Amino acid sequence: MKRQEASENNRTGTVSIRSVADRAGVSIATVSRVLNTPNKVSKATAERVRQAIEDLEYRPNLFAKGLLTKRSRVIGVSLPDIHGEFYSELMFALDDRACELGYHLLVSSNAHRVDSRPENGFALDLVDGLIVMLTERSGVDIDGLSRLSHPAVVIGFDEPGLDVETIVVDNQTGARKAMEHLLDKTDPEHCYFVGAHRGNIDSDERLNAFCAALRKRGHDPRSDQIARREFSFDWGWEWAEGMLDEGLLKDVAVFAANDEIAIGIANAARDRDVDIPGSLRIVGFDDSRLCSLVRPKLSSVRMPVREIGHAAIEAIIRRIEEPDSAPRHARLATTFVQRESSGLTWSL
Amino acid sequence: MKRQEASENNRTGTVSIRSVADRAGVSIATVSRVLNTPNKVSKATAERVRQAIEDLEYRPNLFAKGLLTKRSRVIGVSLPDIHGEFYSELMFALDDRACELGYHLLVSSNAHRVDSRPENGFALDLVDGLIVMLTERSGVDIDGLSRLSHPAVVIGFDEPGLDVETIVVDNQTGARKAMEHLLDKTDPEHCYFVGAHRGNIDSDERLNAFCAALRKRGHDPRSDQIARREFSFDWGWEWAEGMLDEGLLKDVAVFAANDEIAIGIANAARDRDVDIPGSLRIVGFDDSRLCSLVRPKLSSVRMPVREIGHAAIEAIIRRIEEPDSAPRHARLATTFVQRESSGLTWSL
DNA sequence: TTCGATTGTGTAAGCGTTTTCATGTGGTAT
DNA sequence: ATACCACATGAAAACGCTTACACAATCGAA
Repeated sequence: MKRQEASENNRTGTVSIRSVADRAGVSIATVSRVLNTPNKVSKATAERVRQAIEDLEYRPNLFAKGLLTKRSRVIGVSLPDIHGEFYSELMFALDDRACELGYHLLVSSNAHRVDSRPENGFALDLVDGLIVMLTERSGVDIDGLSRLSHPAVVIGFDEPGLDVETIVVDNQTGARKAMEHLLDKTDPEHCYFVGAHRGNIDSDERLNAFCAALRKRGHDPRSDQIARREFSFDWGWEWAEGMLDEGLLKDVAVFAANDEIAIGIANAARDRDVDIPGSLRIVGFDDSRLCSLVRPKLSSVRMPVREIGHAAIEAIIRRIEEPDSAPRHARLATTFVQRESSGLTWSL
Repeated sequence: MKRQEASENNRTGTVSIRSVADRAGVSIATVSRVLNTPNKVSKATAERVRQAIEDLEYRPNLFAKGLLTKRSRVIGVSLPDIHGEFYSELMFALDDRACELGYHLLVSSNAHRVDSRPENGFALDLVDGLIVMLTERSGVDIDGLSRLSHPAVVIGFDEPGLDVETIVVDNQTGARKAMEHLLDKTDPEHCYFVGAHRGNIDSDERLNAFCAALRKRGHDPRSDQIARREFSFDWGWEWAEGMLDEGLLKDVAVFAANDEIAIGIANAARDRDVDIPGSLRIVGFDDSRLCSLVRPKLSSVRMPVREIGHAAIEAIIRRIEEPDSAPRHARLATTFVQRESSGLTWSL
């Protein structure tokens, strides 16, 4: 017996694949094929089915679909508690590429929810894969990640024998350029590094680059040339105040681990009439939009945020679609962007 | 016949509710009850089942669950292409509250994907509800929204007979305070508004507040007192340059529609040695972190971003859980934050 | 004791898809 | 004609879960 009305299809009143099948006078298998493998259906029926779909405003139930295919075209994204520009730029980049490729983003800023315990409720089982961004070396639980039931890619952390796809930034490249630039005008003895706490991956790497540059000039950095606390304007300000009080901020260069710290330092210095870049030369890190908003414009090292986002999406989709391919490890370069705060050189 | 091994449960090798049932020696119904309605199960069996769940690291298949319950505990979030601080703060607030309440966020920054056409693929059918943020009056398609098959809440746009929950900001409150403050020291004739293009909801409302304040002082704003283009540093800069060229930026007050514009203006002015706040007084809007980073610190009007985020989540969850409750319409106040760029008053 | 109520558990019917397999229908080479 | 193949379609079996219903067993209260 043929069904008469779409409304009789089921008790829930939903328009399902049944409704479409009935209206088009075909079996549900055919409807499914029109949607998924159109070339296996004759032109004529396909057209009839499409019409029915349109008439009924039918939309496949993704739960049912997922139940069978185990795919949702949703990617989980777990970000650390990072702030501001970086966060939004990264999100845009991720979203951008994900949309292009027909995927969607399930976002959580609470990194601690990424482990695989049942309580975490990351809706983990709805996503096809996971992008995890890490900034701290501690509590990384990489093991947990690779034991994860889903494909994963890690941003910001890499290690030799890691079984997940990784995408890291090469802090080295840009930092070295920046240091060379600073050392052009400043004695290694009068260079300072102001960064975040030990354990922060990026800050540590930038510090390493700083030290390496000084050593290359034959100067082993003194401990007072290195200050670490956090990625904040206030910390930069405070550090600079301390230095100013001791009269140490004269003919000096500072390599800050991010733009905010750098701006904090610059502001403190300017309030005390230190000439930038005349007497104090500063380079920040991230190349956020802030750099062009402040005066003097801040020299900085550019993070390839867009590229990171795009690469991450492409990587996770590759893992999803070819789970057996070998995990790759990408390393994206950073580049020095010279502006006013560090003085001009023609050597670049 | 009793099944012997979890691995024999199904061909896919997944640990399913069957596996748990078998291991605990109960029916799958009981397992389901332990998970969903524990009080309907005896202490003893419940414990046995829980043990089995733990042993097998069982995690319910959310697709199957969703197929039945039509719930995913996922909220869709659609944001316009807004930038920077605001975006990330809002996201944090949303995520924050959503997590607390056991929900997750499916995010898309591409507002245009929010309509209800099948092609949009917002994974619309996976979400329990939708939060949509609007900034432009045009292309709002509120009808589309209320026809949507899901509960929805709109941020940033409100209209008398709207059938969706809405959350808007009262640009008026803070803007009026700001204008009163500026008019304290500046003649209405010498006040300027620099905003975004006509059609941007917030910019327009802020402009209205500006005009209202001038009129209250008996001055009908001249058209040259109003400039509109976009929410950017560059636009502020450009406007200020123009004014400076004509020697018009003397003993003047500017109400900018956001902080970036304000900073653009301030920078241009400072480069030409205009004294702020002596000769030029500026107030921005948003109260982003930028305000404290620039010199002089920027007075601004605070947007209650956190509150918006929290309210939106609470609203959408209310709609999801009680679809028949009447949609509410929240209006959150803005507040004036006085800093250096507008001069000090004791009247506040 | 007997009879409802109450409580704990199992059976089985879906939920809306995809996909395998079988079936039928022409067409082309023998 | 016969055999073979490609193609289009339908029937039906999952997928892993929730939940209405039925059935026992237990427990007081009459």
